[in-house]
This record gives sequence, C-alpha cells and structure tokens, in this order.
Amino acid sequence: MSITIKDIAELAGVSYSTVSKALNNSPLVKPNTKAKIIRIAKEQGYEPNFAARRLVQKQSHTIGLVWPTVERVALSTLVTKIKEEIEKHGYSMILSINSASTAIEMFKRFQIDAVIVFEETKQKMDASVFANLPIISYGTALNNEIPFVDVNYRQAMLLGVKYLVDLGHKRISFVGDFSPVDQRQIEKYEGFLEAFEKYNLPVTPHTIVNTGGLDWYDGYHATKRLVETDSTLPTAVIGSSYDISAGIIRALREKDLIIPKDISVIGYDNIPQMANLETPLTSIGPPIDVIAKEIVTTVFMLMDEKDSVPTIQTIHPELKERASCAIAKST
Amino acid sequence: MSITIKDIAELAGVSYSTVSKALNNSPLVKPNTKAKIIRIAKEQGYEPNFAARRLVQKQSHTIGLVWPTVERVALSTLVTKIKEEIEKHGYSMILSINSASTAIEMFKRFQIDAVIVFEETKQKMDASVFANLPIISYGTALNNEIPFVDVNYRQAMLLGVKYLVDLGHKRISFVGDFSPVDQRQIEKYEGFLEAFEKYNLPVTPHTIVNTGGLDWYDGYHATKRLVETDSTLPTAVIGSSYDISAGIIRALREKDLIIPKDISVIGYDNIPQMANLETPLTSIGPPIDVIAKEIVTTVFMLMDEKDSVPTIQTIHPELKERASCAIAKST
DNA sequence: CTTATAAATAACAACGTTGTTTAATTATAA
DNA sequence: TTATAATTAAACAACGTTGTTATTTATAAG
Repeated sequence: MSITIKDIAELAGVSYSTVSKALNNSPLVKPNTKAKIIRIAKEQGYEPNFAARRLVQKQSHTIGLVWPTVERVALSTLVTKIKEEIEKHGYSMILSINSASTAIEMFKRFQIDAVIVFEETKQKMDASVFANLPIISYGTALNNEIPFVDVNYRQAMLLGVKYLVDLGHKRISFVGDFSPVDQRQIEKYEGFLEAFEKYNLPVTPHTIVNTGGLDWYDGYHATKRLVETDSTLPTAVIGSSYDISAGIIRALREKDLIIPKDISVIGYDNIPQMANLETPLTSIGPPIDVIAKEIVTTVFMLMDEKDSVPTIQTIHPELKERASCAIAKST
Repeated sequence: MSITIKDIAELAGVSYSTVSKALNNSPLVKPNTKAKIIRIAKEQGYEPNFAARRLVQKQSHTIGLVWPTVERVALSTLVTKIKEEIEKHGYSMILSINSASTAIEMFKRFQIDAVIVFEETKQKMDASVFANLPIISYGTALNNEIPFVDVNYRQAMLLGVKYLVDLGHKRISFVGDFSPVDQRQIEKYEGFLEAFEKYNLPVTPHTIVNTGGLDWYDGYHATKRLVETDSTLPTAVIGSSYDISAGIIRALREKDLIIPKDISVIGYDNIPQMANLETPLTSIGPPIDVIAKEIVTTVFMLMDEKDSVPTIQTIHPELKERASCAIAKST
C-alpha cells in the first residue's frame, strides 16, 4: 500500500485537504504548515496517485503519438524533435507502435489529451474511435475529418530543379522509388517531371531512374546502372530520400566521380544527418524542426478550439545548401 | 461531458451498480436486463473512464518500454517482437523515448504495471524512482538492484568460430567496432579472441578489423581495406552486427568474391532480416524472438513475485545456418 | 472589549468506477 | 398458504484526489 495524502495529514496533524493544498503550493495555507507538510511528504516518499487526480481534473498533459512502423528510420528524427517540441509546451509524449485504432483505444484509457498519427497506409477507422479527441495525422490523410499535416513535395522538387538550373545544369536525373503504394514518393516524382517541363529540360532515357525500393542499396544499384551506361552522364542528380541519396553518393564515388566537381547531387529530406554523409549533401524539403513545430502547434490549436484548424495544412520546403552542388561545366 | 454509467442507469431504469455489473458481464444480473443495458450503452457510445476504474482496481494491464535511442534501428525489430509477446499475455505496451528516469516518472502517472528499460549508457538513478515498480533492463545493467537480461556475446563468438573451424576454416577475420563505450561490442571482440585462442588459430594483422563505427559503410570500408591488401585473404569473416555484415557483403561482392564459394561470412544478430541480404547470411546470436520472450517472461515473473527473479539472466546464442558458409577450400 | 475582517484550516461533496452488503423480489419446497 | 432458499437488484462504501464551502482562529478597527 502506498502512502496517500491522508497518511500525511495524520502525521502532520492537519486535514487531508490542507495537505492537498500544501502540496499544490496553494497560497491558502500558511508557509509554516506548508513547509512542514512538504517535509513529511518527502520523508514518507509520497507519490501522488494520478488516476485519482485525473478523475477530478480532466487533463493528463500528455500527447500520444501513434507510430506503427518503427522500423523506418527516416521518421525517428522527426519523432525525437516532436517530443522536444511537446515538452516545450510542458506536456509529455508517449508512443504506441500499434495500429492507429488500437493505439487510440489505449491512449484513451490513459486519458491522453491529444493524438498524433504517423501512418503509412490509409486506414478505415470508425469515427467513434476518435470522437471528442483532438487528433491529427502526418504523412497520409487518414480520413477527411481528421486534420492532416502535409508536405508540398512538388514544390520541393521544383525548388531543387530550379536551383540546379540556376547553376547552369540541364542534364538532371531523378533517382527515386515510385512504386504505386506510397503517395509521397509519387508526388516527388511528379513534381520533378513538372519542374522539368517548366524549365524546358531535355528528357532522356536517363532522366528518371527507378530504384524499386527505399533502402540505400536501392539507390546505390540504380545509380551504378546509371553511371555505367555509355551515354552522356547527367551533370546533376536528385535523390528522393536520405537513404537513397547515401547510395547515390557511394555509387558515384566508386566511379571516381567527384562531387560536386564532376557531378552535383541534391537529396530530399532536410535532416541534419545529410551533413554527415561522405559529402555533405545539399538537400530539399522542410527542415525537420519546421515539420515538428508545425505538427505540434497544430495539435495544441486543436486542443484549444477544434474548429480553428484547417483540414489540410501544407508545409513548404526549403533548400539547404551544403557542399554537393557546383556550377555546371560548359559542355 | 462524456456519458457515464449513471446516465445509462437512468435510461435503463436501473441503479448504476447494476449497470457496472452488466457491463462487466457479471452473472449477478439477469440476462434480459444485461442485454438491455449493453444495448443502451452501445447506443449512447458509452466509454468507460479508466482513471476511475484504475482508482479502485490497481492494475492498468500495460507495460512501459523505455527506449531513448529510437534512431538505432537494430532494436526496433526487438521492440516489435516484445510488443507482440506482451499482447499474448493480454497486456498492452506503451513506449517512451525519454531518458529512463523521466520515462519512469511518466509511466508511474499512468499506473503502468511494469517497466522494461533499453538504455545504452549506465544511468545513475535514484532508487526512489523505481521503488515498488517491477522493472527490468536489457542491454546494459542499469543498477545492481534491477534485474538485467543479458546476452552471452562471448559464447556467440565461440559458436561462430567453432562452426567455421568445423568447416575447415583457419584464416578467420573479425570485422567489428570495439570502441570502448559500448560494452557489448567489446564482449564480442573479446569472445572472438578467446575462441581464436581455444582453437589455436593463427593471428595475423588481418585477424581483427576495426570498423570504427556501427553503420553499414563502416563495415564496407573496413572490408574493402581488408580485401585490397596483398596478403593472403581470410577464408571466412565474422561481422559483428547486422549493419556491418551488410557492408561486408557489399565489399566482397564488389571484389567479385563469391559467397560462400570464395569466402564464408557469418554475421552477428540473429534477426530475420539476415535472410534478405544479397546473400542470405548465416548468423549467430539469440534469435530475436527468444530475447523478446525471455524479457517478457521475466517481467511477468517480476510482477508475480519480486524475489523469484535473478539479478542477471543470460540468454544463450544460437547459430542459424543460411547460405553464406561453405567448407574451406584446401589451400 | 467588543465586533468586523482577514487568514488559516477543516469539512465535505464531487469525479466514475468496482466490490461488498443489504434489501427486495421471485421461485421452490414443506 | 407460508416458510425458506435462490435469484436479482439496489444501496453504499471505498479508491485518492481537487475544489468549494463552512468553520475556527488571529488581527485590526472602533
């Protein structure tokens, strides 16, 4: 049996309501008694029962994050950032790796104040599951009722292509996976094509390189194939993700192509790790802290007043210059 | 204001205690009334208040997992497995990426029934933090009071070396990171040396290859260095982790060395992903499900009766044959 | 010295459940 | 019928807090 405010009340010779006030640092109790009560509480190793507290105050000051695909590293940086952001608001974050609906059920048991969902695939979820619960999704729109924080992938590609064009590049390749399951990858691909059209760039058989996967070696193999053809090489390459870009760099280096002297490279995913690659990579996409901040801000807005939040919120990408791009050699 | 059993009682024309019993499927209420109450509850979208329930029943049927280093993929498979194992016991799992002591504080607020800690570095934690809380650690001993599930890395290396020796190999290399911070890596290294001595194998400058890091490219570079020397190549290589082994395979393939015809490879980390590498890799270490099961079993033992659990529990490794080892060519 | 006023504490009613006790109803046997 | 047992439902006391209201005690004003 753990110790309660009643036990402390007894020991201090006051009523338990006084103990409650003292421990909550209420001005309604005399400094003397307050000090004494706090002392006794500490001595006795008192730990508040949060179930009881939550029964009367409705909030838990905790936000739940649903993250069923822990195996995907890409998001882990974002998760960490979101946690930090949440803590700035004086809240805690808790994680579940269950599917969205199971996770939400569990979070409700813990009287979580709001939920953030990272889910790769669109879920059919009964509206009753998230009724009266501030909830937001990132990555995939779960449902048209649930506010959704999105990234403008097309604009990111436009940004990247424009940057390269401004440096004088014309032969640009896109190395990415555009398997039909992942909407985000497709948007990157389409964004690239859009930009290509906009800048009137020449499409060749090597403009688009399909990796067929999202791992580093998928990018590696694809790039290997690209650079081993006899035709003229591109002067710049855009990789569709952090991992793929790592593979690209590896393959280029093996061919003794020097970045950015011989070839320029841009990678999608604006994360700090980009700087740690063999060549620090110029990257596109919203900086990870911007995404984190946006998500967290939206959640808190949602908790304040449900109606003020737009259903879709789009984050705009930025370009972060590092050391992997140079002016195109005049060919 | 959400709906409570009292509201349902009113609607059903019974007392709230009857509603409670009906919803808990107690035999003390007539099937008729029970059905009616359940129907009304469903109609009204009743959701139990778990804070209230927990106030009277002390258990939450949830286990917390502290996992401060989400960025490390290696463990994510294990985390997923542990979750499944916990669910087999009818419990839920919840995650925190905070440091151990912060996470435990939060878990206590949620009346978590037990805690599992994955922590890379030894923590100094006040005993009061985990007093009266079933807690267990994996990976690193947190504290001599907290039961600790360990892996016998030395034995794993012995197993691997023995297996290769039995296949006739004599020139075996160990590719791994033994930076002084990670105790586990060091034990693998020492285990390898121990085995080498036991089987009287010849130590050469290439017996031990230090990667200086745990990423795939660390293994890749190290192996590259190894195979590009002029001296006689080893006939077998042991990689100290999944990622490093992936790098080893890549480097060997690039040198047109065929696995296992030209060279045999064993990787530490007995995870299913080993089968998906370019060459399915024979691996050593406790199978991930065995580790998960051991951890979860220990936690439940701990919840039952605290004293029955030994402070250190060692899991023994196994060798999983796949396609990466062959009989040594007679040189 | 009252008496009004402020400060400090005590008392008590929530919060939404569960589990135990008590009461009311119904069925069964004498 | 009536006493008795079995079934069903109601009543009530927890669980450990917080917040509101009531009471006591100290302080100041007249």
